[in-house]
Amino acid sequence: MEFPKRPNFKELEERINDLWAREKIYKFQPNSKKPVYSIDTPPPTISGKLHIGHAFSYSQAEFIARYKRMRGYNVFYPFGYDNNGLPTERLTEEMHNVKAKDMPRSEFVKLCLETSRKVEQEYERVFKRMGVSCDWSEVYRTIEPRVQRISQASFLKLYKKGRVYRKLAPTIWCPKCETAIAQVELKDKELKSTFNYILFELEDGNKIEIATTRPELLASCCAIFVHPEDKRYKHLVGKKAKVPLFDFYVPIIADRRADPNKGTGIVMFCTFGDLTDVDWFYAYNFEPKISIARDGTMNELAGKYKGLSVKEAREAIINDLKERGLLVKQVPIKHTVNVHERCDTEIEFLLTKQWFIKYLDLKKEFIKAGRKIKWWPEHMRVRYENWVNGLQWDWCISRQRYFGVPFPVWYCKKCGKEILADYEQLPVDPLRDKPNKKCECGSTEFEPEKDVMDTWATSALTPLINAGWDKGIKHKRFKMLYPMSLRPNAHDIITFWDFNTIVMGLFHTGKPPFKNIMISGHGLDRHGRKMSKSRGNVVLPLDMMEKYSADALRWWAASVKLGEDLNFREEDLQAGIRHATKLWNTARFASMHIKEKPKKPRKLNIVDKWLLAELSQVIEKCTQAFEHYEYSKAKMYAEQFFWNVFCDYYLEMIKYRLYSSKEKDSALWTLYTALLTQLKLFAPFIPFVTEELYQLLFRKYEKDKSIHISAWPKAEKSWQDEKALKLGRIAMECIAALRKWKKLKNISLAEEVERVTLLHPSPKSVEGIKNEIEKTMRVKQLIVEKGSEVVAK
RNA sequence: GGGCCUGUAGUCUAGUGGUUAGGACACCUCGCUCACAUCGAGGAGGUCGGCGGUUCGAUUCCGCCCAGGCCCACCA
Repeated sequence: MEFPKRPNFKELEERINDLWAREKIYKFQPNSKKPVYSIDTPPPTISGKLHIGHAFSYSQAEFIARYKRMRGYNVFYPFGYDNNGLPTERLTEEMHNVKAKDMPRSEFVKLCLETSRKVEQEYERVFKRMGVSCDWSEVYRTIEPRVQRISQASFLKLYKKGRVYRKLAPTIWCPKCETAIAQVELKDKELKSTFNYILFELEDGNKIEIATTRPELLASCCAIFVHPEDKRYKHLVGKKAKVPLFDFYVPIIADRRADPNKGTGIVMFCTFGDLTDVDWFYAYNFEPKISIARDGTMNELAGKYKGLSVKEAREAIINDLKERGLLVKQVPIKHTVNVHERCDTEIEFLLTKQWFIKYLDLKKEFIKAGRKIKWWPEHMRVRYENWVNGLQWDWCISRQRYFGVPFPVWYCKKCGKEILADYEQLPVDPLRDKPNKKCECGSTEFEPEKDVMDTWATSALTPLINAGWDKGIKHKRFKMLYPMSLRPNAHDIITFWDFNTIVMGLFHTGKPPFKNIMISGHGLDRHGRKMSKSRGNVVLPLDMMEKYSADALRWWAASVKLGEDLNFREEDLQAGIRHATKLWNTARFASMHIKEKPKKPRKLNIVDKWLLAELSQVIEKCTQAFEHYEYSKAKMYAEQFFWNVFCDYYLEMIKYRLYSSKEKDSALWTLYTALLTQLKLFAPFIPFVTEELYQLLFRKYEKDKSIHISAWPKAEKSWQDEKALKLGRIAMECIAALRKWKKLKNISLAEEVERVTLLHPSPKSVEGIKNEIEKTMRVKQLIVEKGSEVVAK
């Protein structure tokens, strides 16, 4: 086959991608006898465009997949899309300029599905272009019927185990948009506000001073807190105080969450002013008093202030307090509040019924499960444990949204009882479907549950989804794939995705859902900031691959240690191009000499022995690195060997043998073997160019139809040769010294010199390799003597 | 405020209780030598964040501090 002088990366990457698809190189083999390596691919959120950060972390997991495949594993590497939930809703609203609450729900859901199908196709194009070696016939979507069935079945099972319950809980609510919102939709905003110092009367007539920014919530006051060690107020604990204007009594309680240094050190607890109030509500089981309605106006509980907006009520109440002499002072402050990121409205908390998964009693089990899993890098497990130890609430899994997995639940209109769907009915949409049976009370009238499940309640099931949990945990496929060998994801979702998945895995199988967790960092912009649309710093992987190549992008992604963030600078992509080009030229050089498969010679030249000894060390180091998910080290070892040993020295040293016939066989065989080995070491990182070179140069002599299913190199015992290693390294030193000397004397490297004396620490050992040094450096006679590094003519 | 991580030439980074701290980009000089000018050869550039401690010896181990990142908490 003709060997092109220059690579056309774009053309060859397209062609190689076709080859892989045609030959189904990455297809999982359910009937193979090879050991299985299963990967629980993170399903990217359908929220817009993929940026460099995605390319970065998906590449890193992908290196491992390719390595394991070459190690002889039957790699199960599915792909998924997380298109359930809020991000997809928002994208849909943006793209179609609609608002979910202004249109029929079914129509909105249809639009979301359409949107996500389109975006999925774009995503797939990008990942395929990157050479992500997933089995594209194993694709799931978190909104698809099969996954909905699994997610709902998970809910039913947990319900039957008593792990799921429903109770009143505060919900984040935007009074302007009149909708429940999720925590991710919040942003911080610094606002000016006023601390109002208000007098509360004790039963004995004494008065205490309380500072609050939200006097309009007086009607919602449930209790008053002081810090247990606050000497000023210890005597108050257990007493009662009268709420001004509304004249009802609330208890005074000691609690550590009351900060003695804030305001007066006495705080009123209302349902709900902020998140601390929510905390207290859970901790003390108070009867809530809600005085703000869904539209952000005051309700009946607020008495004469009913109908006023929160702001109007605040003013009115302050005025009334002033009139009665109950307002001591007002102090302006700046504080940060949570606002809805879309409309900048300060959020409120409403009390609604929510579904929870009960798991606080299992913290110890979660820690234990986390320790059964190998974390790479190891220290990432600490973050997991911190999270588990700090858990305070059960997991609220209901969301007042539209696009997501519905709860398989109805409520009896007559007696209010919860009716659950049968397994056979799943997936079910209670808004559309009816229960299979009557209520126990005989009624056939049902109210559907309108909420959808938290997206994490579904994505936490990906190992089960991938392993085919719906077919049963005794099924062959499930046993083959579960627990997953690897869960790869970035460090920001350890506490969400990894934690929740471990929870679900334990609930449903009693086992941790994976054996290894590989935590990658973030690909950031030049200045170390996350890429986002609003910042306008998004770099698209497709653009970069068009301009450079997929291999170049991957090479960049491999350049940082596992778990570390990496700033993206476009000029760094040159390194990948450079490396691929060098590899190309090396292969082209080899192709000029290799005309048939070289036979292993009976006796190897000392230089070839040295090269193989170096090579076997590199193989050993790369393999070790990969076994510890340290792809960046593997890349570095292979790269440094290739560039600084193989190209800079070895190739130069064997040239004269290749162009003559003296010991040519030994050089040819070593060249062939070393080059093929190095292509394999690089294959996980730059799969396209290594495949192209394999096809061009080696395919006709090797059995495997793709380098990516060929065997990972083995560090041959017979190659290890301490003596040759030492000799070769001295030779490198000698050559470097000669190069320096020629440069110093202004002699061209190509020019032959008569006689050089090289003073070297161990001249004897050089004898065996002298010939190579002479030819490489074009020296007629090389004399090596004991001494320092000086070179003379 | 808590936890974890990071801090090495202008930039990105490797690495180690012990000679001159390794590589890449950028920079300077020379060179189209038969794989490669998308290259090669050579060169300049570092108080290994700061301060203490352990040690014969610390960039490496320990403590404190400073700076940056991430997650969590706080934001009455």
